Amino acid sequence: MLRTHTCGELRKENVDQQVTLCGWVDKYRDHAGIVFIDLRDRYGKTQIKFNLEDSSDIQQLARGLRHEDVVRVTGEIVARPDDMINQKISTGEIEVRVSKLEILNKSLTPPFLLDAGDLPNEELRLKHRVVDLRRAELQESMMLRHRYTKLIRDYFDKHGFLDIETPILGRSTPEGARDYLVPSRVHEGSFYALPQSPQIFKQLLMCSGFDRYMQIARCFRDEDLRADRQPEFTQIDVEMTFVEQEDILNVIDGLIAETLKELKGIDHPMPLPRLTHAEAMERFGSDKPDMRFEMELTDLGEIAAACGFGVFSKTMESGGRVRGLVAPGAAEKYTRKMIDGLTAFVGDYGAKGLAFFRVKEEGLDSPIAKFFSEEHQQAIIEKMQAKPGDIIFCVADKNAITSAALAALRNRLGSELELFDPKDFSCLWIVEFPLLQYDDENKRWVAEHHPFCYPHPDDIELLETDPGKVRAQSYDLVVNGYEAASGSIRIHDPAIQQKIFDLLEISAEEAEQRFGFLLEGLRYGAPPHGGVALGLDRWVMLLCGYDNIRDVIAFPKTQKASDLLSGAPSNVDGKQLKELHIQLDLPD
RNA sequence: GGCCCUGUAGCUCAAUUGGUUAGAGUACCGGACUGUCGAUCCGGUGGUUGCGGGUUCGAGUCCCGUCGGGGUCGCCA
Repeated sequence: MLRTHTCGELRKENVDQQVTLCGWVDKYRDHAGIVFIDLRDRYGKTQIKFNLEDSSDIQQLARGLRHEDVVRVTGEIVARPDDMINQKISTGEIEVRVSKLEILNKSLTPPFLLDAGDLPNEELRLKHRVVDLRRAELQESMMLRHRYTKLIRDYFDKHGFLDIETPILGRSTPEGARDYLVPSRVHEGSFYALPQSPQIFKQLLMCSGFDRYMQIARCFRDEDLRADRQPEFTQIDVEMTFVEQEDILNVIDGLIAETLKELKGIDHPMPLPRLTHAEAMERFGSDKPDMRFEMELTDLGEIAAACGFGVFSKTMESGGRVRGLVAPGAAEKYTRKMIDGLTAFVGDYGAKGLAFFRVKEEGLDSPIAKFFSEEHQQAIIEKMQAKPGDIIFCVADKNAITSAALAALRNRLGSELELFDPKDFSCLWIVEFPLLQYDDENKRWVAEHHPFCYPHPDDIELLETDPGKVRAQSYDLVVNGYEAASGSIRIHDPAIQQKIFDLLEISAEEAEQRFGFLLEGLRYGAPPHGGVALGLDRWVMLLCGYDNIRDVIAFPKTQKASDLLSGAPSNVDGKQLKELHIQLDLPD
């Protein structure tokens, strides 16, 4: 080793020891006669000092050190004078009096300083990710990510799960997300697809009798990015045999309890609460409600149908809904201009307008209050349980739009009105998702989750009569408004699987062609099984308290899916394309 | 594909209604300084205002296009 200690471990007890440290120059403070350097590595910072009287040559060399130079120093640990102790760092009681200095690598002037107040813009940080990753925040993200994956592996190992790898080069299954394709050189004109998830393979592993499987699996989806979505991301993939939904939820509850306890010191109430999909949609307008605050949606249909406000009554006549929520204490805070901003905001979710009422002692104050009689105003206040000083917001539209708009509004108001502590964790399961959803555009049923979900046993008959009402044995884990895990009990009966394919209008031949290897697996003694997958990146993001997953991924991609560090994706040599029999056909 | 925000010195930002030579802090370079820890003090270098057009006597500022970054809707079985 080039060093005897790290920059984070020396204490008062080490005084008088001779040590050798290696690290990066974090700060330098040159007083001519004495030079202080904060030496940094992953473990911390240690102040080293160069006295003129100790050695003028070494001191001279030290005066030339700059940010991010890599050095190796040898010297004696000395206690700092009492009034010179630095409380901010763990090694603040000591310093190293350097007798030997070796510059291992002189750095160019770095593109930005690591802790200079405001962060540089993200483009620059991504381009110089090597430097950016030295920042304490990102070092901590990576360390927490490591501790989390370690905890996960230990937890599942303890519970009898086997970590088994599945292929990265797989077969394209053109349902679902867009695939990333990899051309085959050997099979001219054929392509592999990178896995969107190991879904089918883990089911096959259950058919093979491995009983309990887990994998920390990289997944790829060629879809547009978001703050919490990267084109390649990591799932904690889990599958179990001879289980019911309850068993899977219990195993994951245990993991969540251990995670929050170990990594955040939080004792989350267990078992995690559960809400049906239908109830979540009705009370929160969302299948991933943030439960750190209340502010539930209220149905105002009855009053809306009877009132004199045309927008409301006509919406009711045409089969729509009028729903609202109460923003507590918002009447003072929100000016008319800000409310106009909220109106535009819900417009993004399809809402044609946003009705609002300021609640006063004597009734409702609003541009549209005149359309509501005294009794109707009181009825609204009572139904919404609003208090003077609140604002009532309402959306009148098709059910789905009232949900989407009010759910988004709820999240925004919750955050703006500071209705929750951002450090809180609130986890719950959403269960009984609909199995199918009708695609108006293509006039057909599509799987809500994926085509392998087992229908709810009580709803099997509805498959024939009313497919839209069929509930799935599926479940999502929601954490602070993020979908943090998702899973289901799978179909292990080829006949039911075929019935689902029929509903999805996937013909037997087509099913055989696309998913034949799964169906084949199901034919040779498939056990009942089910599983779940947790979004690792999102979990780490939440555990770190960040709102974007790029900060917990060492080398993330931009919104246009490029890697600013390496320059991927890039053009390739014509020879490579020729070997793969690929010709480019670019627009213009 | 749509909508919104954004791009000025290495970095973070400023620049009045469109008005003279585009400023400040920090970094960097030079100088002073033996107890700093965001060291301090003095001086200096540093700019094709992302790029390309246009309007104007005059554009960082207004208009059009384009590229990059971010947020979001659609999309993500």
